Amino acid sequence: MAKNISGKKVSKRTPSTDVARPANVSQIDVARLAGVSQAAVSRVLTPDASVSDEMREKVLAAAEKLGYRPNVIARSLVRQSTNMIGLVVIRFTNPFYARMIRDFTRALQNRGYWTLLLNIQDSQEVEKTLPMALQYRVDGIIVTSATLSSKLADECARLGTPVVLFNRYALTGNVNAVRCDNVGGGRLVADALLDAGHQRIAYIAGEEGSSTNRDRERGFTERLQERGHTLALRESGDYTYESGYAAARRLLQRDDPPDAVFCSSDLMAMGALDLARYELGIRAPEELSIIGFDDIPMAGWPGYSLTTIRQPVDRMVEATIQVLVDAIEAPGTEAVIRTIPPTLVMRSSARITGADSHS
Amino acid sequence: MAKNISGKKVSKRTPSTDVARPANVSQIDVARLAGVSQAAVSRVLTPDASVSDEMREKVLAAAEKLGYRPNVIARSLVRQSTNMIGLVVIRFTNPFYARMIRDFTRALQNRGYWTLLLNIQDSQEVEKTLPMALQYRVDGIIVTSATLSSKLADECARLGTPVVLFNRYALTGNVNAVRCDNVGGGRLVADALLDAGHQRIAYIAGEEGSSTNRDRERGFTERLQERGHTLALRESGDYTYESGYAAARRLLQRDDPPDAVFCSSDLMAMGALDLARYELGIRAPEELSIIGFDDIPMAGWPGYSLTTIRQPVDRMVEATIQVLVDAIEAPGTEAVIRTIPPTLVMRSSARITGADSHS
DNA sequence: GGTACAATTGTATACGTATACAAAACCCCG
DNA sequence: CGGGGTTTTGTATACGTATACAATTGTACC
Repeated sequence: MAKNISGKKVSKRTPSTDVARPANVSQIDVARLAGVSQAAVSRVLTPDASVSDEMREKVLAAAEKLGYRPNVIARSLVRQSTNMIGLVVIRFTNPFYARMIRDFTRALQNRGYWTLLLNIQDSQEVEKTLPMALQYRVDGIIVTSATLSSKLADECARLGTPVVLFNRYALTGNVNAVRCDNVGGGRLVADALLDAGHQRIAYIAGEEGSSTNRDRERGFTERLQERGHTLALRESGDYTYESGYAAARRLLQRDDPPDAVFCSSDLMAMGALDLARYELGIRAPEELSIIGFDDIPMAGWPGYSLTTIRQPVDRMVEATIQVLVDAIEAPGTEAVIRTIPPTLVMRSSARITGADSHS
Repeated sequence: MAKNISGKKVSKRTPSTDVARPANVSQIDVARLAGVSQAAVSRVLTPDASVSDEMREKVLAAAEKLGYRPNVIARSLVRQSTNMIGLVVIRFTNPFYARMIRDFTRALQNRGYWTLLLNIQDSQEVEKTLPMALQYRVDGIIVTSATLSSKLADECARLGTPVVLFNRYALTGNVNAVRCDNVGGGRLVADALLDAGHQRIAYIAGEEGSSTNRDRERGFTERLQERGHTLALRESGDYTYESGYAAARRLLQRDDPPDAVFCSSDLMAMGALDLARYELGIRAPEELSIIGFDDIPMAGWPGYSLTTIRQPVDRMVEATIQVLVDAIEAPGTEAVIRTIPPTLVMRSSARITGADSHS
């Protein structure tokens, strides 16, 4: 096989006669042109390595001339780190998640990480999809709105790939999590509605079995009971506008309709609001109070002006990334569950008072 | 250095004494346990390779026992293909794009590709961000709502990485593109409004300089002129709800307000609609016709019931992936520009007739 | 049993980069 | 001008997998 001046083997795929397509330029090609070793080229491109100015110039000139671009895949193999983060996402088109994805990719890019986006239809699919991210040797994984089986958590731990659950948490299994205080959010709503004197209070559940829904409902009903009231009516949906619309119809067409409805998501609250006013002619907040959860951008639009519980997405995203990066940099530390408090945003879809007496 | 029974070098990083953390299990470890060569392990895991049943059993058993997971990064290096597609996205939180991202990731996953998501804030950033995707040696790139400089297009071509522009196109540079017929969409709106007898017609532009906006406006005004009319008023926004709201205020507070407004996106149309009804008390469609573009899910909600031009996202996504996959499988073929026709969706934000006489 | 051929397996190498180690070059100072 | 120390450079190897080629085994048939 041909050898170059430094005695290295010459790659077969770029014979020197082939001028037509200088396709995959590698460090070896750059090294040959500059008359130095491949290792030298690598060092020039490594931030903190020691190289003479002369060497740097020679190599950079050659690299420029050949249009060299480092191959991150090869670098990942030897560095044992891809600089990619797996982001497992469900319920994509909900504006709450859309914003979350935007914020995640942005914040990760700012820290030098790239996002491998994995789409799942329902939370069971995590079991099949997440292993794919592991095969790509991502440096960390963020899982939104789903939990891990202990088998999966074990495998991640074994590979040393840290995982942070976003908007879910598991008390077993030692998995990191960042979440909103959904119980507290539910309690805020209960207090606000009771303070304003509502009598027949209803709840529209999000996806049954999701921990977010369970926690919101629990905080809500617990607080109602603590104050001597009870949940009058309950319907359930799946977090979508359409499901809120349908659930509201079942609630409001009864002989004994509620005077307040707490919906487990903003989209469902908007559906409920639209059903009330456009289909039944019920005005909010005069005849009916409706409160949502999330505070998506549209909740602030004049057409809805939705009173809701704000999940501080930016803080949650920031916290998630912080936990993940910490776990990447200091492997083997104890799992962390960080809880971000939500706030009540008062607009005009619910008749509630300004004072928050019960904190 | 230690050798195993088959004479291969034994990896240093997993000394046989280290039972505590069987972290990175490689084919070499599996091979050793099964008493075969590493190549044999590779072949067992390669779909169409030739292996005896006995070998397959031995290897799979060993792999199972050790919890072996293939390293896709290493595979990518030798196969010269990562099975990743770079998706460059802008204006993330617009529901049109949110749905697009969901559909892309889903469709790509179904074909065995994974999505590397790159977030850009404005279209200039493509120049810096796309090269990152190239460094990860993605098998193809989808760029939404931005074009490539010829330098960048050349570099992609040189590396053999096919690119498809989504919702943009370039007549120069031989780059693939899939887009909606925005000119045709603008013409549809002009015809619908003129047929219904509107007299003072206005346009609210999206991001100036974006080709989508330019084409929609061009089709719209061209058709108005062909039929002896002219665009009475023009304002501009940036595709967001807020900008539509603000632009509509400038239009409708004039002494000579329009009787119809065509907005270059649904979000802007919703902003305009909300401003009209909630701030100025102008009813649509009775006093003012408003037409949007995109047909995002919310456009169909009873609160808006927006008459709009539908961009068939699913067909556009499908076409984009088809073009991309074709380009990956048959490199070096001519670039393709595929144009998908939009349709007029008649709801109740505009006073227009049912017949589409001018097709 | 031997030959021709097919199926299977092992050996060696490639993919492109980073880095431990050794060799070389350079520098400073007596 | 030589010796100790510091940079700089080259050599060799590793990361984990796929695959060309050669070697081996198995099969069928005369």
